[in-house]
Amino acid sequence: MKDEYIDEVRHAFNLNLYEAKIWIALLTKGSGTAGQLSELAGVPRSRTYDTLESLERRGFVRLRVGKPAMYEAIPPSEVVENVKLKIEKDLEQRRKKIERIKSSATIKSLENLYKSSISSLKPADVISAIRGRDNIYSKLASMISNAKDSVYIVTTSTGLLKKLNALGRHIEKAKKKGVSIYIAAPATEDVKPIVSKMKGIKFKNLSDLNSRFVVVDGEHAFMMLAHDEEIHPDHDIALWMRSPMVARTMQEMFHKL
Amino acid sequence: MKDEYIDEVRHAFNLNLYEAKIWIALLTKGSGTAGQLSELAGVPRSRTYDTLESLERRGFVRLRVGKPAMYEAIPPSEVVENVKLKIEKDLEQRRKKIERIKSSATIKSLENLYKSSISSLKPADVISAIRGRDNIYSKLASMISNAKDSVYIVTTSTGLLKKLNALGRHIEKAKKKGVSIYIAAPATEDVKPIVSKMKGIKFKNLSDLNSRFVVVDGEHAFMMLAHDEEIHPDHDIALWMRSPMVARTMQEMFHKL
Amino acid sequence: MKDEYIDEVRHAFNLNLYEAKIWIALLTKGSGTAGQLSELAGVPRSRTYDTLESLERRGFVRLRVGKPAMYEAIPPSEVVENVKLKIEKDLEQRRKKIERIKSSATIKSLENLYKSSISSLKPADVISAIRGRDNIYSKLASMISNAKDSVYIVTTSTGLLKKLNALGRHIEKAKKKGVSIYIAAPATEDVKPIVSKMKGIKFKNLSDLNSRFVVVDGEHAFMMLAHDEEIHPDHDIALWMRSPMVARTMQEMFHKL
Amino acid sequence: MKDEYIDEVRHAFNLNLYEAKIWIALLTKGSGTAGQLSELAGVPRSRTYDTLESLERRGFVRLRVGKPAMYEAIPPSEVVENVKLKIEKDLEQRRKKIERIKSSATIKSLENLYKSSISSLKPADVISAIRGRDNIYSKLASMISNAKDSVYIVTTSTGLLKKLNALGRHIEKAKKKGVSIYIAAPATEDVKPIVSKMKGIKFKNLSDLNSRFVVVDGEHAFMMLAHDEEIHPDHDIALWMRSPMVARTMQEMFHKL
DNA sequence: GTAGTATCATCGATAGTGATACTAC
DNA sequence: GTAGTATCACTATCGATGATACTAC
Repeated sequence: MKDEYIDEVRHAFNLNLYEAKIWIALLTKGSGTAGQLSELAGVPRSRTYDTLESLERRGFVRLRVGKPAMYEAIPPSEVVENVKLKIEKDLEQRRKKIERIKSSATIKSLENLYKSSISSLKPADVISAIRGRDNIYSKLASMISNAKDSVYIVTTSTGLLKKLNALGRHIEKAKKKGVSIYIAAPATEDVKPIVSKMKGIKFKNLSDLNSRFVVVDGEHAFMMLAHDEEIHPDHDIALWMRSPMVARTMQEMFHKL
Repeated sequence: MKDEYIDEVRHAFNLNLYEAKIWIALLTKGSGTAGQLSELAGVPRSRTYDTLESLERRGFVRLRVGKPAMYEAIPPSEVVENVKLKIEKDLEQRRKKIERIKSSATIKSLENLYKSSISSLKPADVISAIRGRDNIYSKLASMISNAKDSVYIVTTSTGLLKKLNALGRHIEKAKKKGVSIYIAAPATEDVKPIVSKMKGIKFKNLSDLNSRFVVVDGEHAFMMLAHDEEIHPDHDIALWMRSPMVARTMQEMFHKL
Repeated sequence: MKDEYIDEVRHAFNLNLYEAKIWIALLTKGSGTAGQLSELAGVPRSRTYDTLESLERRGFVRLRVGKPAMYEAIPPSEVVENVKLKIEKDLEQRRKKIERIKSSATIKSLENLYKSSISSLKPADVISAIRGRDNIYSKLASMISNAKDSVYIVTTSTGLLKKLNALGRHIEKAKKKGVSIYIAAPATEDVKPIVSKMKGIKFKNLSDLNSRFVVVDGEHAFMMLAHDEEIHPDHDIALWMRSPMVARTMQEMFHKL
Repeated sequence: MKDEYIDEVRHAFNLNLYEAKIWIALLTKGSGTAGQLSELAGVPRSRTYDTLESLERRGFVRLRVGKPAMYEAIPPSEVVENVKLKIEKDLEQRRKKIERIKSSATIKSLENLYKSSISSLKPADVISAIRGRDNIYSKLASMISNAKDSVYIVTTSTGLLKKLNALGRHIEKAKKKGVSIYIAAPATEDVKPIVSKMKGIKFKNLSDLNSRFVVVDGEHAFMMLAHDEEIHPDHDIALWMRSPMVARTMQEMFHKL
């Protein structure tokens, strides 16, 4: 009981064992000296000081200076707000870092490396495997964003919802560039309202088929190999076929369906 | 390959040494087999397989289908976008987790702990032994003076005389503040005249009991341990218990006597 | 989701992170080589071997020798049985160790130390504090076991259930030696059937009092200071008063109640 | 105090050095203040307080009420009994925990994982690229020979001729085993006579489609990537996908064509 | 050569333990 | 002297990372 409780707190607030124990002790007691907390929490006396210092730095307790120093608990609700703020700050920093990296000499030189190398490759009929839902959607996003002529999407109803969610703005962008968008999926009750809102998209009701594939510009075909619902997203697997023949075949099949 | 360069890439994309080296190698070459990349990157060949596998899962490289397995680099700009997306997603999850915690049973119970703030734990804060008749009476005097609600005294006949003598004016003072005074003792001939003079005090005749204790406000209980007549005043010993449970119990027992 | 899942398994089966991840991976896959499991579990390749070895030693996986070595999962239900068996064995060993210690030279010499030291103490009117429910019950058990004449117990209804559970056989033993047992507690519905089964024990229905105390032989009084339900068992506190006067007083009060 | 002696006590009772030293000191002296014990035990005085506190909680010493605080030893025999009881209790708890786990959601889901045993994860196990017309036909031959339920072939007119030529006897063999054969191709003048000779094969006239693929048993899909006539036979490339989802989808599409 | 398997060594953080200097009365 | 407060140092284990030797085809 107690142990699981401590663990819950540890994980929720990202604390180590001593920190969690002492914070909980402080919450039950309201305030106390290092010695009292050591005893109540069952943390070695000699480690309460650095633990409390760390908790103070992280905004879980307040130090009331004096002899002896008294510590008081900051209410969990307040701590939660602090943690949230720190997360936001952290996010902002990481965003900025990424922006800096994007325009940094490092990335520029990496891009140059990449560009000078790919020019020596002939990209005909190359098939790559892409693993992981995130990587799949990211590749799809870049394919759709770079589409010049047409995008065909065949998917399941749940897949459609996910795809529209993850790729919606890329599809919109493509549409605005004049790219023709074709979507086929089972028109179940949950997708109907969304489908009706999609303007400028050719939608085809397609039951009995749980295929998931995307074709772009009659050049690239993208085919999911595993069942949407049955596989763990990290193990989802897709093929990216840079084969005009396959791509054109699949387009033609789309129209025949 | 300069070390600083590798370090910059590692830091920027959160890669380990092997991953960074192989990704850079792949960017310079566009695509290659594990063996080629091993040599170019200076990574032990036997570790390129799992390193490439890890890079694939993280969206830095793609596996070209065929034998031998070829890997192709994903352009840095695309990777940067992926990393950004993953950060956003990650943070969204942490935000949600915090929200969940905020309304979870854990935090609720922590809040409760915080509010109830249990008072004490150390025996020394709850019980004290007081030695010597003088010290005992001085402590009793201060307790009775500070009484707010009620004072219960159970004693022997000789004890009653002594107590009234030593504590009489404190009892009077308390009575004037509106504190209820209850006294129980054997109504021997020598105490009767004194008892009859006490006004506003509830007196109870109590034979057959060698008890001597005092309860104040249902909070503190004061219990004499040695028999009045058997012991030298300096060795008389009393117990002062700050336990509402014990104090209230003794009050209730008083009424049942 | 996944993380909490891993944690649950870790705690339930006392595994470290790598062990838990690999065991779960093996359970999802049925069997596999170290390399496959490393990939599936996300455990560093270089650590899968020692992790699997440890899991094998502990009876979580089976090794199918060969090149490469194949590992197969042992079904959780079977593992649970193994773990249970190991716990039993462990208990047996610890029991034996304690038995050995009990009759060892170490304990004998400690006992001698203790005996020669206490003889120099006069045990009159000594009060000790005892903290922790376990320690309290253990002291009560030894007091009741060593009772020669009488045992008085005043408690609450829940306290009665707990005490009878923890001290039942000591009370029985005392009763057989001819010790008179007196118990007072509120006769609530849940204690009635138990009370009616108690033979040779004088039971007194006592509502309105939530005292908890025990008196043995008119020599020792044992008094709980905190409210049964309100305090954490580890912080429960009791007084052991080796004071005949107090003990006799409380006995007398028992009869007057 | 001999070191071995201390070590024996430590090991037997699971105490740390300070705890063992102080307990032994207390056993030799019967009772004493922190300072006295510090000196006798050779433990830093400033640490005797928390050490005694810990010993108290663990049931090795008792606090004598008074000032200065006196501690008294609990006899080793009693401690041994306590330790034994605690072990029993501990093990009972572990047993209960295991029982809980056995019927918990965690173990149930682990059992499910174990039963469903997902098959594969590595792209190489799911997709292969096959290069060269000869290799392609040899693979197709073995697939058709091993077919148990159905074979679907979609191809061009020239492709049909080549395939029937190269795979004719394997198709016949499969047909005899009861495997259903479906073929779709443009019914050009040169294939008509051959088609009319095929008995027990469902033929579908299919113009306008440059596809070439084969599906076996709804389990494997085989897809030609380069156009028959445009490429040198040695550079012809096909994709072999062991994905029931893709295979079944292609079967369904066949029927819709 | 490809595609791994199988071990080992190092490093930072955590948790537990043992020691010491300093203070207030 | 009592009763602590406030730091420091050392250790084992865990989890992450970086190297290396060996094998099968």
